[in-house]
Amino acid sequence: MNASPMNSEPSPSTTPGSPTLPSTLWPRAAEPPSVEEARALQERLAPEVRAQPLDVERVELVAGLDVSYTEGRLVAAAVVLSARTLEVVDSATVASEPRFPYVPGLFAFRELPPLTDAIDRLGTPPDVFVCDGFGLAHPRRFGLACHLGVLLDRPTLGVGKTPFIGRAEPPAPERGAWSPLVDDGEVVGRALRTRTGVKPVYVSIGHRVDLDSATELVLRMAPSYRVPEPIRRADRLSRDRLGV
DNA sequence: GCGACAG
DNA sequence: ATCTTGTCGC
Repeated sequence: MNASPMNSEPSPSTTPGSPTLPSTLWPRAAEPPSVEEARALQERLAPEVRAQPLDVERVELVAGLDVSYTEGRLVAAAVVLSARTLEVVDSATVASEPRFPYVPGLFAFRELPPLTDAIDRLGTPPDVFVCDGFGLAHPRRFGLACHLGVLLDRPTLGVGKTPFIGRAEPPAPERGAWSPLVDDGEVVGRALRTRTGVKPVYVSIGHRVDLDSATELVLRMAPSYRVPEPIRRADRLSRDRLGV
């Protein structure tokens, strides 16, 4: 499939006199933005996020995304699984080098370029993308999952393994239990127990899904391990291709 | 001002 | 993310 963006905003050239901002088409842009530009871009794109129900029953293909690193190199992986059987039906990897530092809150600017490259190499377009990280649960409500979703105009959601922002009460110990993740008085995600007695994962929407749909899908994709199968497969594949 | 801070 | 061994438990 093609990860080309669909943004129909006016180009920066239509606002002469304003400070130069990175194109909304990033990461298609040749150069990575500055930290200041990156934050400004997030604030500009955050209003594009749409929360809407996703008919999980009709989801057939789910993609998991992840990136592994070692000494100046990285490998991004996109793996497509059957939602019904959790079997891998397609996958793609891309080897590259980090071109943006790890900065909390700007994760997307580090991982989106290699991830969209990997997605471009997929031959099977999935119904939804599961990101390793957060979406709405972000200081500017525009984490990696939101950025990818708006870029592709496709359903996305984020699953984090450790809390980033917000506060959540510990969910009941049973698998399926959850508690709201609240930041600044706003529900931005959920702490979700995917395995009884095991620490929860943190789910937030990316784009074109709502929190109920995202929760249901994550539970369905994590029948036996804490981390959803699509992410586990992407993690394993990227690590293998890295040679670690 | 200080600490915390997705991967 | 990555650096790192064994160990307790299902």
